[in-house]
Amino acid sequence: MKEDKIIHKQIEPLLAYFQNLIPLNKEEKQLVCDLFKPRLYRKRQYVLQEGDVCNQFNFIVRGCLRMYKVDDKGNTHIVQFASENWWLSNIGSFHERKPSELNIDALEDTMVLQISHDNLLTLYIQAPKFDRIFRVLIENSFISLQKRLLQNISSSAEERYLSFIESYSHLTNRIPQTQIASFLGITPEFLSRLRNKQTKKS
Amino acid sequence: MKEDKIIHKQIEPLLAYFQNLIPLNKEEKQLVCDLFKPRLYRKRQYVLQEGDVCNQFNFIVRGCLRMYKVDDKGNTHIVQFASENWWLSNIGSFHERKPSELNIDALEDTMVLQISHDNLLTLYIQAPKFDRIFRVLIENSFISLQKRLLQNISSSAEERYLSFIESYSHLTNRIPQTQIASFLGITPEFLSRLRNKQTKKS
DNA sequence: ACTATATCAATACTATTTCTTGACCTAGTT
DNA sequence: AACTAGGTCAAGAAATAGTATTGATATAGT
Repeated sequence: MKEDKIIHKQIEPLLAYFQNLIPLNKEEKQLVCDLFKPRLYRKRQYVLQEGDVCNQFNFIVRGCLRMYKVDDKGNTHIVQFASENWWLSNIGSFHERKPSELNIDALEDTMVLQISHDNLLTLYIQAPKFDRIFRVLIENSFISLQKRLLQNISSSAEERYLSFIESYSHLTNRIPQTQIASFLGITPEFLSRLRNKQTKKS
Repeated sequence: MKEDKIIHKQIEPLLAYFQNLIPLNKEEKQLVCDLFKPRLYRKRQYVLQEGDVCNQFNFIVRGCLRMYKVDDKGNTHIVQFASENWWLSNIGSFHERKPSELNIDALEDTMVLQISHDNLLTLYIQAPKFDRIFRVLIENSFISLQKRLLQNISSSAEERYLSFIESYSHLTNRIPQTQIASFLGITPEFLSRLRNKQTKKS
C-alpha cells in the first residue's frame, strides 16, 4: 500500500533530530508522522496559558518560544527560551495533568510539531525506542536547567549575562533585551548599563 | 458555608448584563460563576479556527473580536465585530457540533467569559430562566444580522460606510480601517477615498 | 564609603502597522 | 463615447507600538 509512505514534509526536521539520536525504522518514522501535528503560533500568541493543563509536547521547527511565570506583582520571570530543534513544554503540568502555573508564548512566529499526552503514551507503547529517546531528551533539559540554576545562585548579573551570550549566541541578536533581562533576573535598564560597560571595554 | 458566596470579580460584567435582562437569584448567580470561565486572548490570537468545532460561547468583557471567512482566493470577509458586552460565537458550529468555516480572532487584547457547550446545557437544565435569556440574546443577534444583510444588498459602499459609523461609532476609531473595509466588502484603498470625500464635504 | 542593583521618568530610536495617493483597469450605466 | 462605482498594484507618508538608553536618585549589604 502507498499510504504507508505518506510522510509529511514538515515533519522532516523532527525525523532528522531523532535519527541523530538513534536510527529509526520505517514504522517508527510513520508513527512519528502520524502522531506529531504541525502547528503555527504567531508572535505573542499563547502556546500554554496559566491555569490550563499542558497537553502538548512541543518540538520547535522554526521560531522562538519562552516559558515564564508572572508573579503576584505582575513581574514576569522567564524560565526558558527555546528555538529551532529544541523542546518546550511544562513537563510538570504535562505529566501530572495539573494546571500550569507557567505560561508559554511565542516571541516570533513559530512552527512547532506537537504530540498530545495521549499520543505520546501511544508512541511509547508502539515503539519503546522512544522511551529511550525521550529519556535522553529530558536528561538534556535537566542538565541545562541545573546549569542555569547553579549559574543563578553563584554569579553576579554581569557574569550571568556573559555566560548567556556564550550559551545562547544565536539568540542574543534575535530577541529583545527586555526578555534577556527577564531571563537573567535583572531590570532592562541595568542590562543596558552592563552592555554599555562591555562595549566600552572593547 | 462560605463557599457559596465565592463569586469571582471578573464575572461581574456578565452578571450585570444578565441582571439587566432578568433579575437573578443567588443560586443562578452562583451557577453563572461556576460555569463561565474567564480567558484572555491577545491581539491576533485565534479564538476559533476554521476546521475546529466552536465549543465556547463567548461574552466579551473588554477588547474586540472579529469573526470572518477566508475565501478561496485568500481574501478575508468580516461577518461580525464584537466588543464589550457583546456575545460572539459561531452559533451554527456551536449548536450543530460541526467544524467551523469561520475564524474568530482578537483585534485587541480581549478578555472573554466563556461557557462550554456542555456547561451551557447544564445551565439550561439547572436554571431554565437562561433559556429565556439566551433566546433574547440570540434574537438580538438575529436582528442585527438581518439589518446588516439588508443594508448590504440594498446600499452603495458609501451608504454602508455612513451607516457603519453611525451604528458602530464606538468602534470606528478603535479598529483599523482595513478591517472596516473588509466588513463593508470594499478595498481599503476605496474606503480611504470615500473618507477623503467625506472630509472634503465638511 | 563602596558596590551591585533597583526605580522612575524622559528621550531616542526602530520596526511594524496602517493610511493615503497616483496611475491605471473594468464592467455596467447613461 | 463618457461616466460611475468600484478594483489592482506599488510607493510613500504617517501613526503607533515596541525597544533601548540615559540621568537622577534610592537601597541594602560589605
